[in-house]
Parts: sequence; C-alpha cells; structure tokens
Amino acid sequence: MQFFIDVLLPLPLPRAFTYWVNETEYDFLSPGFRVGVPFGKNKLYTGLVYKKHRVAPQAYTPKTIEVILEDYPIVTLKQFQFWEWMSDYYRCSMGSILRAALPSAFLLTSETFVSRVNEIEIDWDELNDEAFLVLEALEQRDLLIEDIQSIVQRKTVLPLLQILIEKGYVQTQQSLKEKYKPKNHRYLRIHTNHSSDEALSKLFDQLKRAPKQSAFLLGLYQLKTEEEWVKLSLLKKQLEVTSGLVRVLLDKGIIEEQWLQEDRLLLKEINGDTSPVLSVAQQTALEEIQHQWEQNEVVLLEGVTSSGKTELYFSLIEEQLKNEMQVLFLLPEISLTAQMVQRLQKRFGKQVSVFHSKFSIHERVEVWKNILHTSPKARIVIGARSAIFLPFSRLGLIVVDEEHEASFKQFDPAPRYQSRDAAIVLAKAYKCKLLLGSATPSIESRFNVSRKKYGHVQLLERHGEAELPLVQTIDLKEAHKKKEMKGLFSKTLFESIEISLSEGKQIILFQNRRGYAPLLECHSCGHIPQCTNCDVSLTYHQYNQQLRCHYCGYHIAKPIQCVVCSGPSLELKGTGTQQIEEQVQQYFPQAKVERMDWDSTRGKWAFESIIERFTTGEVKILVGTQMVTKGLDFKNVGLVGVINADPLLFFPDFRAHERAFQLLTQVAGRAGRSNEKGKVLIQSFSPAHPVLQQVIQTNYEALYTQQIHERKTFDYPPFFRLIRISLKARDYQKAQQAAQWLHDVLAQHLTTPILGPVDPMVARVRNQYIKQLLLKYPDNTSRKHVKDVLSNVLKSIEAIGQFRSVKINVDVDPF
DNA sequence: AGCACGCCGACT
DNA sequence: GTCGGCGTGCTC
Repeated sequence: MQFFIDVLLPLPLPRAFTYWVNETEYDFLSPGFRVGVPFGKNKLYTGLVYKKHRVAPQAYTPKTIEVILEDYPIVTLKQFQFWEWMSDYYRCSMGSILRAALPSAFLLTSETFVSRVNEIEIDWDELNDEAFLVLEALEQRDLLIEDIQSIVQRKTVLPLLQILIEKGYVQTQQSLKEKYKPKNHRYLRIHTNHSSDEALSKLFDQLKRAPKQSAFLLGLYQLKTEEEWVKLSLLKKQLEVTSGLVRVLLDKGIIEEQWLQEDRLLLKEINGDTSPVLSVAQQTALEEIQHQWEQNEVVLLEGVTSSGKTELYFSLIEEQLKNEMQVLFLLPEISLTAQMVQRLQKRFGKQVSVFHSKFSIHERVEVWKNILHTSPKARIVIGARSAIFLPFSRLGLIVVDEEHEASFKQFDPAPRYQSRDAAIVLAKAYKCKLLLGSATPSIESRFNVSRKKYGHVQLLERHGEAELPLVQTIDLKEAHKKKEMKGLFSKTLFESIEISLSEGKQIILFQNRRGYAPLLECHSCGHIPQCTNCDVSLTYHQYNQQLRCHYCGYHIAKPIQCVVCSGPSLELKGTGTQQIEEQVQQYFPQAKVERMDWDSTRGKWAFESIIERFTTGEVKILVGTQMVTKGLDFKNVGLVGVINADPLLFFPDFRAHERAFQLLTQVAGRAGRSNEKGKVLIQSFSPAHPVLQQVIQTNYEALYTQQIHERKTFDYPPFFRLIRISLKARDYQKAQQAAQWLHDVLAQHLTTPILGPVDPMVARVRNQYIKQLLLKYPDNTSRKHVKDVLSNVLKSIEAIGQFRSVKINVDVDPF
C-alpha cells in the first residue's frame, strides 16, 4: 500500500508537491502539519501538509519527507479555506500566501554544512592553495557554503567543493535549523514555608543582621503578583542582586526557584483600568451597532476625530471576552499606532497579544501558538494587515480601525491583498461580527452603506470638551506675489508659529513627501543627478551627504560640481521634511524641533522616543510626513501647519481627492485635542480647491457625493473594478511587445475596457523596464469570468518563447 | 523563489 | 584558457 501527502511550500509555485510517507506517518499526519521536505537538488524546505491521498503519481517517483516538526497541525482547515479564497480572488499562488502568513521562524530552509571526513588521509602536497585553506579551516569546525566563499574570497566555490567531495575529504549535510526555541526565565518566590504573615515577620527578624538579604526579600515581597513568582530579571532591574545572594537564600530555604517558559511579549502590568463610563452619544451608538449587526455582518462606524470610537471598540471587545471569544483588532501600520496598543494593553492586560513585524520572529511564533491553542494570553490580537492569517478558532469580532487607510493594501510582493476586504471574507467564514471604524470612511465602504450592504452608525460629536479646530487655507500664490514668504512659510503661518510658541503651545508641521524629496540641481545647466538603474532622480540626504535612489538603494556621495557641465553651483530643490526642519531651526532657534519620517524612525524604539519627547513637551515643533497623522493623542498642540497641500490634491490618481481629504482631515485633527480650540493652516497655490473647502467645513458628505459622481462618470470603483497587470523586462522592446500582445489578446476575449500599455510613474527600476495594463470591468459583470480569461491568457503568453523573460504580475483591486 | 546548467564576452 | 553574467528550465 502506498501513502502520499501533498506539501505546500513557501514558494511562489502554482501547486503543491507530492511526497511519500509510510503508513504510520500517514495515519498521524493531517492537513496543517509542518514538515521538512527535500526539494530540488540538495535543499530542505519547511512546508505544510495540504492533502493526503493514495494516488501514486505517474510521471515521477516522489521523495520521502525528512521530518515532522510538531505533533499537531499549526494551520487549521478554516485557514486553508480562507487562503484558497485569497489565492483565487487575488490570483496568487498558495505558496506565496503561505510565505506571507506564517512567521518566518516557521519557514526555515536548509543550510548546507560541509564537514571533514576524518577517515581519509589528506595528501596535502597535491592540494592547491584554496583547497588547502578550506581543509585547514575544516580541521577547526564545520563550514557553511558562505564561510567557504569568504575563505577563498570568491563566489563560485562549488567546483572546488566538488573536487574535495570526489576525493572523499569532505562531505555535505543538509540540516533544518530550528531557530525557534522557547526561552526560559528564572522565577523566584518566598518559600511557601514562610508565606504566612506571621512566618514572614519572623523571617525578617532573623535577617536583621543581613541587610542585603532582607532588602532582597522585601523587594521580592513587594514585586510579587497573585502567583507569587517573580522573574529574576525584573528583580535585577529593581534592586541590587548578586547571584551569590540568591544562592544563599536558596540554600537557606528562604526562597525557592523555578524555570518557566514565558512569553517574551513586553507586557506592562497595569491592570484594573476600570471601564470608562460611556457618554450618552456613545451609549446610543453602541446599542445601534449591536442592532445593526442583527441585519449585517459588517457595520461602518463613522466617528469624527476624538469622538471616542476607541471606547466603543473596548466595550464591544469586553463583551466578546465574556463569551471567551477571540477578537482581531486590525490597525494600519502598527508601529505608528503604539498609543492604541498601549491603551488596549492597559485595559485588557495580559489578554492582549501584539502581532507585528518589528517584533522578533520568536515573539511571533509564540503569538501564533497562543492563538492556535486559544490561550487566554491571546484573546485579543492586535496587528497590521498580516494578522488576518492567524490561526483563530473562536473568532467573535474583527475591528478594522482607520479602515480607509491605504496601508491595508499589500502591494509587493504577492499576495497583493486588501486586508480590510479579506477581513470581511474572514468574518463571514467565522460567522463573526465586523466593525469598520473611520473618521473619513473610504468611498467604497460608505458606498456599501448606501447599498445597504453594511450597517452604518455615526458618532459626530467630539467627546468631552474637545472642539473642532479652526481650519484655514493660505494662498501661496498671493504670498509669493506680495513677497511675504520666509522660506517655505507664508507670513500667516510664520506669525502663527510665533504666537503658538509664545503661548507655550506645540506645533506640528506636515509635509507629504511624495514626489517632493530634495533634489540636487545644477544652477547653470539644470541637470539633476539620476539613478543609473532606475528612471528617477536621486534624492539628497543631509545626514550623510549622499544622493540616494529610493527605489533600489543606489547611492553616491554628493558631487562637488555638476557631472554634466562641471558647473560649480549645485542647488537644493524640492521640499522634504529635512529642509523644513532646517528652516525651522534657522527661523526659530529657541524652539526645539524634531523630525518624524521614515528615515528618522528606523530603530525599534525611535518612533516611540520621538513621541515621548513631544508628549513631555521637550520638543516644541514636530516636523513630519504622514506619520504624524496617525493615532497620536497630543494634548498641547495649538497649531498644525500644512506646508503645501498641492502635491496631495494634484497627484495623478483617481483616489487622490479622497486621500487628500482623509489625510488633511486627520492632520487637522491633531490640533487642539483637549479643551482649547486648535488652529490649522493649510498652504496651497489653489486654496479654492473643492477638497480644501470640504476639509475646512469638515464636510465628508460633500466629498462623498462629489467623488461618487466622478467615479461613476469615469468608470472607477466602486462602480467598476480594476485589475492591474505589470510587465517587467530587462529589454525595453520586449516589455512593450509583450504588453501590447497581452492587450490585444485580452481585447479579443473581453468587451470591457483595457487601458494601456502605459509607463508607470517610474518606468525603470533596478534596470528592469515596466509596462502596465489596467483592466476595468463593471461591478455587476462576472468577476470570475474576467479573471479566468486573464488567467488563461497569461498561461498562453508563458508558452511564447520570446516573452519568456518578461515577468508578469497581477494586482486585483490595486486601488 | 532558488539554483543548476549552458552559452557568451572579458580579463588574469 | 577561466570567471562571471545572464537566459532557461525545473523543482515532487
């Protein structure tokens, strides 16, 4: 009898691979088990059992599996079903989903070890220098391929290795290195013999003449929780602890120790934060949400900034916890929303698990396992888009906060999915409730409300005394004409900054960097240095005096003279955050300024520390990109300045106006959050732009009505759906021809419009030319049909030899 | 995705 | 001559 399993590998390959297993393994395994399998010439991969069956393959002899990694499946059937939906809807391989879904510590590939075969005597004289060096190093320890590469200082070492293997001097082994090891911590407590108050005071009496010991004991007593065990590392932070001291107390039987496997999750133990009393408006909204859920799985909560959406979320979460259900809380870019994480942890303590990429691979595995085993430590999971892949079993509620945010969409690599939309599918599968929250809902979501697909609850009052800020536009054209500009600041903005500073208020200056990074331009010939691999200008980075490409990382030192005309004067052009920061320092030297953008928040805690310095008031002026708009709750911001709103308004994308409104509204919301009215100044060359007017009036409905009208007129979502196809090739002609071929063949099979081929904004990246097509099809035509036609056409282009070097990817709902 | 294999131009 | 670049095909 023969037994087989199909294994899903974390590679972008279209199907699973079949392996041989014995009967015992077959009986033991089921879909979702993690296995190590040989794949290709000499590599081991970690994969998942996808199916088991008895059908022997005809065309090849399967290999046998190498190892079973756990004695339980780490992925559930529900997850597989969800992934299958995703694979079909977004036209991506299951393998790429697997790669995105599992924490990387689960997906190890093999490392090739080279070791010395001791039985064989080496004839040292016949060896060349390289072989000599390698064998000499092998006397010390086993080597990895990369070690050998660095020893011989050459990339190609396999021929050399081949010779050594043939001679029998060395052998290679593959091993899957399990990087994940649960970490054990040492815990101490006062020995149970002394746990009564009486015994304890006696103990302190005894130790009167040992001050260090009694101090230690006192610390231990004060730090203990209900379980009485205190982590040694915690003790060490609080008091002076030597291992000798611990040893002595252990020997005396005064304390006892234990090694516990504990989560590395950094939990602040602030418990008992009482449920805040909801305002009347909040209470009404809460009941309304519950009511709407009776008819719709999805409810959109539209709540203006500071209306207290968060308290509503918390009440709903609390209810789920009572039923011992799991809750998924999705946020855009979790690192930017540390405050929300903190609030959740403060309220729900140890029941909260955070899942996100800045955490170590170990932490992510622990969260995964906790959720899988429905551990009480992972009742509430807070995470960014990829958290939808976690192994929930009792999912009762999904909250998608700031549902309009673009970062819920994954662009590259595959799977190119919209996490918010996928969460809706997930909610259906688990028959659980879903709440979308936003102050400025996406046009799609709001449209689904009007189509009665979603419930709708509004919270339009600011909570407490918080007042809406006063928003004004400033006409840059006029300011320039009147020569009232000081650097990038109009007179009005400049004076407002001065006033705010004199009142002791803080200021946020916002600049969307997109397309506006600082460039180095030659004064005489106008030349701007370009990237050699991509069709973009290099941007100037002040801190290391470099010109850098944002697409491929290519960089050069800042040239002293123009590379084209040798002209000596190079001028900095464009407005990046760094330049604003500089000008602020120049004009307001007395105020401490800090910059918050992607560059200044690289490190794990950089973001938090900037926030910290701003919250404490140490920093007076914060200059930043989108980042400053995210879920930060500053109390003392009197003024928000938008340096130039135009790049937002005139960005060539059908979503530009929607985005501009959302972003500006959010930035404006940073002003005057507690009891004083804040001020928002938006500089623009077109202050009469309808979107700016809508922002000033906080008129979301006006924006929605206008956008819906435009979308309908120009066949855009939500009336039409989009699929973007990108073609990449080293040869420009190839890319163009393939794109044209694809266009023509698609046009034969589809009646819906196909736009392109066009060059994207950056038409060459890493020396690859890019062409794009855009499929548009009405929401009511069969999506499946369009996608199936597309899949078939893509299959046929694969068969054309001359286009084989063209890489094609598909982005469904590219947004 | 890797990676081997094979073909080609460019140097010690 | 060999090294390294790149196109092509394959992985159970």
